[in-house]
Amino acid sequence: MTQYWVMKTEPDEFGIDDLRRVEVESWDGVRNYQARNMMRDEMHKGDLAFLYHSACREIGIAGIMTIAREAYADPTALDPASDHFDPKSDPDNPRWLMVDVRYKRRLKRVIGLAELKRHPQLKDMPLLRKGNRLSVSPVTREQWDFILSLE
DNA sequence: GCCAACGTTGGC
DNA sequence: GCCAACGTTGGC
Repeated sequence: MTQYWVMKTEPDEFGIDDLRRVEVESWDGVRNYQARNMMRDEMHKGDLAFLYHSACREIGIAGIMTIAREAYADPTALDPASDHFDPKSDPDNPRWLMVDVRYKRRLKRVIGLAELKRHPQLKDMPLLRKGNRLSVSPVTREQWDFILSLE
């Protein structure tokens, strides 16, 4: 059964247009245990995910991608030259994981955060909770379909 | 740039 | 195991 997700990214670093160009990208740099556990335990190949642009001019859901590979060790955690280096990660027992995502399509327009917040149908989305910091969070089938209906 | 909200760390 | 201090995220 397909599951649905939303994954945050800062488009100044890597956004929907970058993903379109490379087609497949490893989603490295997740350094939050809750997000890691969801990727490790619940995310499966073939799942669908919204790509959400944060910390930018046009905040909101910008596109759709598919999970192309299930969770595996994130090498940037072991690379001292990486911004995401974690000195406490053990090469023999990697603490941080990543998945691969594949570009599916851009939305016809970016569905903005303010607009998403206006709809009571979406009020339970973890993404929209005040102070939410999860870079990966689940979306229900109903929420997924509703958001697409706004497009 | 500000600041609220949250996760993590570490002393006890 | 508690909790204060700190660092980070992310909207505004």
